[in-house]
Amino acid sequence: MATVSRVVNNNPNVKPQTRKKVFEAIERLGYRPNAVARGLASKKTTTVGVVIPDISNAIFAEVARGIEDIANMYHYNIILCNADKKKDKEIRVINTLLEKQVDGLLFMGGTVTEEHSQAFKTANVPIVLCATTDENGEIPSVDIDHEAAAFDAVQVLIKQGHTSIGMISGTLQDPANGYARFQGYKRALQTAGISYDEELVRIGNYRYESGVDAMKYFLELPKRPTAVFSATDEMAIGAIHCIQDFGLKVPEDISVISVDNSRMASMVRPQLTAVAQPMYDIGAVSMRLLTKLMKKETVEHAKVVLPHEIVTRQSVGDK
Amino acid sequence: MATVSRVVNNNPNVKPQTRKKVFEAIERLGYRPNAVARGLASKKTTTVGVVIPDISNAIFAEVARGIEDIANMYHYNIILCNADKKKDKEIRVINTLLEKQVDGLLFMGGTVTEEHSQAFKTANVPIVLCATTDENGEIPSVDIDHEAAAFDAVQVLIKQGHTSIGMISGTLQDPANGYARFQGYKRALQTAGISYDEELVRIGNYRYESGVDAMKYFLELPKRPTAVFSATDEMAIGAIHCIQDFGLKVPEDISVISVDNSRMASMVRPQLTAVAQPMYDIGAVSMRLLTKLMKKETVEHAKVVLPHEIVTRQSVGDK
DNA sequence: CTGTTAGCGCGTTCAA
DNA sequence: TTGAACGCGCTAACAG
Repeated sequence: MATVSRVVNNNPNVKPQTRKKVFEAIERLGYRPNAVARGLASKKTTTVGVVIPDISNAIFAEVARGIEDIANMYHYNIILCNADKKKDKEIRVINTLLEKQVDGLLFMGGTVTEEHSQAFKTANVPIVLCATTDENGEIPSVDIDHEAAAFDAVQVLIKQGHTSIGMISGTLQDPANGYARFQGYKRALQTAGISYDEELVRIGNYRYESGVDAMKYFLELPKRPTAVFSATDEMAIGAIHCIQDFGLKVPEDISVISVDNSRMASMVRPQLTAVAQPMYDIGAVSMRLLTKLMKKETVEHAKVVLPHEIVTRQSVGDK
Repeated sequence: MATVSRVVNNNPNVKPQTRKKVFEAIERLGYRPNAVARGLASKKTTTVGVVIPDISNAIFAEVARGIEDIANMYHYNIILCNADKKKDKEIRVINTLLEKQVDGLLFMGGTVTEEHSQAFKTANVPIVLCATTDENGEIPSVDIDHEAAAFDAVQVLIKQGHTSIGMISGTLQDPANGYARFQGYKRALQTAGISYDEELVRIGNYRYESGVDAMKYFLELPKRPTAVFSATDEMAIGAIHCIQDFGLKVPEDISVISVDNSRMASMVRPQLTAVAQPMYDIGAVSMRLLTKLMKKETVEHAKVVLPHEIVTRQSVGDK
């Protein structure tokens, strides 16, 4: 009984011969250890829960891959739970995961509200925010500086001589992908001495169609922008197609830049110039951070900000 | 103790007043039921495991959404496990899921090898194949008829007068997306009296880049095809861009059609004409089937074939 | 190095 | 309608 447990758990205190016999019996009986019983007895499940806000978003897929690789490396299982961009579902999923006694939690991409913080507080396992942050900075997190990324993107446009720059933003309620990127846009304009015109900002929902719609609005403006900054790749691609459908050319007539640099950025013509966020790394680093937390190691920086970079392709040109 | 259990599990045999008191205590103490202990005691976890072959594939994301909706409806939790298109990882994930005592298993999209069947056999929980099938048809499954879907796609091309039709196929080792679709292509040619030319078939890996590469090959052929059938949307988009980069036009110079009709099909210019597989439904129906199996209900058709349909957009034209 | 014992936190009898 | 006792399959601590 106990010896079998030792064998299964690779405890060295077993005579090799006995170990062999046990393995044979396991094979013969088709024995499969019961992780549920094990979890109950050991109070550890060696699994971490990952809540993913939107499974159909390519960004998160890449982040998840980073998470997985590191999780495997440290012999954790991960269970992915999709929350479908709905806050109540996020909360539900977090609680389910906690009930399942995961050893740690990775919360990916969503907005961290008061309600989230509340749910996190009642958890007695470590939690890491992944590709997002909380406003008061209490929860460990791994993310890029969205404000700076947006700033840099708009700077690219400004350096090319553009002064009439539209923005397709995500919802301003979203502090990371939404609000912070919008702030970066504003700061870039301000730094360049360009006055902010709210006519040139449209709110989208991160999806292709909303990029199309926003661009359509810009194109119908009496004096339309000569460049557009999109908060995400997908909306940027929508914008590019909208411009082309309108009979104009990118980047000759209108330049487009975005933040993300997902796989999609190369899957459009002209290929999209974008500020890249290191998605795989965000996943990997956050999982690594979580393993440390789970082992109760002390971590110096519980708030990791990863660098971003500009990937130049063909969607940006001179004014 | 036992009464709390009854309250938490909605057992009617509790005096309303007691129930209320228990709920209050739960609230006050911040009690969270331990799903692990519950699972051990009840021998049910009310969770089903879903193995997803490639989390970055848009198709599977949509299928997963169908699975989830139905799972929620029947109060099952789902835990997603990505297998990264690697067979050994699939097997590993299946075993992990089984150790975790899931009540059922959904195996999505991958090829079902002998090794898989073996792992499935040792499971004593029901399994449903989702967006794939096993060759000997022993395991319940929900899928489309890939051969017929491919046949129909090629027919569209033939009806437009094309006789020189290239195919960008997936690996022929993959019985569903690969081999079956290839067979459908061949049968369509044969039915139309067009002789099969293996020069006109390239094997890709379902990804954008491989679509580009395959098309590049076709374009350099002494007599290049006037139409191309791609096994997936993503490769088709690669093909379209390759054609355009070459200075040719779709569909004027070369027509392109594919099978899938993912969200991406509309995210390209010209928009992609494709045979649509009902991804959401595949997920939903397979989950529904699994719930029946888990409740040990008898099911008439354990082998469900869902219909596909042609979605006409702008990527196909006359010869 | 191996076996024995006592829980882990719950659901499920059975009596009360 | 409630509570007491048992056991789910395993790990942990201890004794041998």
